[in-house]
Amino acid sequence: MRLADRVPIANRLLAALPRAEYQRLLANLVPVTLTFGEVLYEPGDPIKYVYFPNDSHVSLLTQVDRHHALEVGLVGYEGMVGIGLALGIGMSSVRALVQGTGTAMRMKAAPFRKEFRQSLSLQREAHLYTHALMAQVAQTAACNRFHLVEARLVRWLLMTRDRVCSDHFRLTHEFLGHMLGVRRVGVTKAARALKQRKLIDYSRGNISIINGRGLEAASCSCSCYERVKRKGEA
Amino acid sequence: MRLADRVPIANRLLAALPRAEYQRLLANLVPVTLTFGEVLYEPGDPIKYVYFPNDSHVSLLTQVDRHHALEVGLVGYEGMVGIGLALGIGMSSVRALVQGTGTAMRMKAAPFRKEFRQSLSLQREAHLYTHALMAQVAQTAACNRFHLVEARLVRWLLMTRDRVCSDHFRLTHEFLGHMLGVRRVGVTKAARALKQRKLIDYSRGNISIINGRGLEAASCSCSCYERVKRKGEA
DNA sequence: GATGCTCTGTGCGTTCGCGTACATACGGAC
DNA sequence: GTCCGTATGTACGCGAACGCACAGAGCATC
Repeated sequence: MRLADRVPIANRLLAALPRAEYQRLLANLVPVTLTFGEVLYEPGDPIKYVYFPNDSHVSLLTQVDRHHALEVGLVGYEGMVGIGLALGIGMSSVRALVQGTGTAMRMKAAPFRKEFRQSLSLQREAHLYTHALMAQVAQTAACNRFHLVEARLVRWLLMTRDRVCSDHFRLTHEFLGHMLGVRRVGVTKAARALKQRKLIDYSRGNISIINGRGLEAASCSCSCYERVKRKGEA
Repeated sequence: MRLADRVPIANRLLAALPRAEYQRLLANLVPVTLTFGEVLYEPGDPIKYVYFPNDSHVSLLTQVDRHHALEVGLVGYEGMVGIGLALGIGMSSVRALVQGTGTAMRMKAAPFRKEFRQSLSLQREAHLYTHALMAQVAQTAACNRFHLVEARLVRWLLMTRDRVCSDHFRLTHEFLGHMLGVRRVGVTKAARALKQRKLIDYSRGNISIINGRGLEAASCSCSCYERVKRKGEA
């Protein structure tokens, strides 16, 4: 399958809504550009906006101490950022960091709450996604515990590919290290091994997936990647 | 006098409901005894019942492969098991394993769904708890990544203490190893160090917390324990 | 083409936890 | 008491990842 065939033009969670409700929501949705490195929330911040990514994607990070953070979830066009609001919580418990520059639909917290109360479809979609996200976080936890850096790196690359819908994206080893909770050197070592096996290529922050099938095979043996993906699609 | 009236209902989630709604729920709640080792759901199982633990508590485990599983959450009197139903999902994504023998209030899925639709309070409480659980899972993920076995063991002991409301409980090193995702020997080593520091004592599966304050100090430096605890109480 | 910055490669010694194997100690059943 | 199963203690070699330090390589700017 060619990449072009599965490029989404809009957020799937929104797209799943009935036409009428979607139209009503649209009145409050503002398209915005999320740029790499932007922090949407810090832990403890009030959730002022919810975001429905289109071709952008956002990392959810748990801060451990001053030096260590860890990605626990990745949100793209299949979900929303600010899920707490759908659970009646006005505060974020994680850091939300824009990972891939792109567009998203943004909505203020107050109108979202109002629409959410009225729209059963929106409730349903948001709750389904909450469940999928929870499964993702749980799987990530186990994956981080048991799998080698290389396998986790592969999983991360595959998840990112799914969200940017491209085999090419920009990411330095340093940055990947922060996401995976390992040293930059650890990423370099793992990445170089993958490069030598001709699964990926990279240079100065430009990463290309050469052999996607090969990568999937090199991902966690428990197929952490597969599991989370299926959950998201279910 | 019905059986339900004789069992002390200590579950906080139920206790937080308005009296009228609580009474209505009670008609469908059945007190049951959960015994150590009992599996309430396997991943993929339909959720036939939801459980509101009183003095029992239940581990949520992610299975990685045939040999490895990892606890990602712990549910006691502060929450409920089967949170998926509150999100409109009829299937569990984790294994729910009874960790501490005790009582719980059980309800069939169908009436729960019905009550859930009607009771805004129940919705609210369940969603608040969902959020707290999610924060717990995320914190656990980070904790498992960065902290030494000893610190994680301490956290686990403290969390268990909070749920059984006692400084004594039964747990073998073998079992703790499965929860923490480490070898039994790793637990023995960590436990012995704690014993020598007179923070805990144990023998053949009987664990006692001697110095709770000292333990809290020995827990994860990021105070994973503290954070999750506060979230649950908020 | 020289300078400077960022990104990537490599090489230490160290620590943690793994897998395995075997030794001891406790406690109930007979 | 003796036996036996389970729980706990100890040892050894190994590999992964750590922290640290520095060397090269690509790219932009002047």
